Amino acid sequence: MNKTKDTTTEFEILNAAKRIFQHKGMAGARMQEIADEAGINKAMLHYYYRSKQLLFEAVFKKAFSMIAPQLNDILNSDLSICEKIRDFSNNYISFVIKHPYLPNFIIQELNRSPEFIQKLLAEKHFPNIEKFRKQVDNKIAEGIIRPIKAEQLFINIMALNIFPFIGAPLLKGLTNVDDKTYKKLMIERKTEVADFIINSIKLT
Amino acid sequence: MNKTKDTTTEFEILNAAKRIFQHKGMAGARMQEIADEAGINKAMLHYYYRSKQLLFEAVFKKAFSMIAPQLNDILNSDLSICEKIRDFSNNYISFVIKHPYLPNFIIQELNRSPEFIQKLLAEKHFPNIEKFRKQVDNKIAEGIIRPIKAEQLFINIMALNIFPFIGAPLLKGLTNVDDKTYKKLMIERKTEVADFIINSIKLT
DNA sequence: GTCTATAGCCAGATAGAC
DNA sequence: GTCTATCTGGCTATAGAC
Repeated sequence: MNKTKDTTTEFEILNAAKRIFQHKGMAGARMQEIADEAGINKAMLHYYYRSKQLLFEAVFKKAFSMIAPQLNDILNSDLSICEKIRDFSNNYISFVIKHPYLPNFIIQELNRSPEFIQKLLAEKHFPNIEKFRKQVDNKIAEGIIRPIKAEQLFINIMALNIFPFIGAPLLKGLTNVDDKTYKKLMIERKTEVADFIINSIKLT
Repeated sequence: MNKTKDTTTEFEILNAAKRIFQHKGMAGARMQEIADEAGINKAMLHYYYRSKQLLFEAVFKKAFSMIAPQLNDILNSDLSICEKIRDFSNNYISFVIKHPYLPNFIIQELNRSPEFIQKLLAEKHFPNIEKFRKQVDNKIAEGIIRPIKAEQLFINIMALNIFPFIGAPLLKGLTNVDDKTYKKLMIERKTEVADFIINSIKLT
């Protein structure tokens, strides 16, 4: 059946492209390599996606749409700050252990085209930091957490969760641990990161 | 004079290559673009550096040698833990504000060639984490800081200092601040990061 | 040491058979 | 929808004049 075959091929291409683009980036990837990875011919890539640029954008948007909802949790849910931090750290790290190249891919390509982030956030109706800021400021006023700018706290949460994956080669080298041990450290971080943050901000 | 002209041109090429490679990476950079940036002819790049690969390696090693000594401070100096954290955060962030593309460049290319880090650390006689680990474990035993694995603390210090620059486009978008405000946040972080870490680990 | 011109290759994209 | 063959342009690298 044609219909089934169509969607399967299109899907295979997108998956193969995801693997190659995430490893090598837009500039380093080769259409031939993606075709080989998908087990089909190079001409098919153009048949389904017209150009390398459009194929890349399809991959990037899919990757971003996998990460974006998790950020939403911390900016826009109704949980308390500490619960948010624990939930987000646990969920995000679990997710990225399964998709280790995703954060680096997104960060990297955003650095190449910084203007792209505006378009992405706009078309996803992405929540801004306002709700989170109010929540933080209230808790400070109530004496629950120590004074800290909401932006700085948010940056710290992102840094502690995301960087260990992006900086893995450097950190493995400097801490002198092998891949298996490093992965264990990442699993520990599902709770360690939240503890570290909450210890820092919580009063009493 | 030939001698003077030589070194000047070689230096100009390296600087131009630094700017282009840091923006576009190895795969994305073009020799023609580097030549234009240096205001000379493309053939000169090959005259001085033989190939794109060798020019790239010269740029990368120079970049790494600018960052490496700072890591040394935190792993191998004789200061107390808290002093190390304050000094490193202040010095590193001051440095990177002046060279904002450097961390992303290094992290990025290490992800493309993870085996490269071993060669770099070996030939620089780079200190490992042992001294830092002992220091942390001692302070925990003395009841000065709360229990935490030295590796996790080290990863956290790196993450909080480095990520805000690598993830700047994403973080600017999510926190909805303009470039000028974001730079102010980075300047605040020279002390904010150390406070955040020390609040988290210090007992009493 | 510096340039112009070009060799030689490789990648993205398309034409056209099946 | 899928393939082979090929066009076209752009890139690294070099040859050779000055």
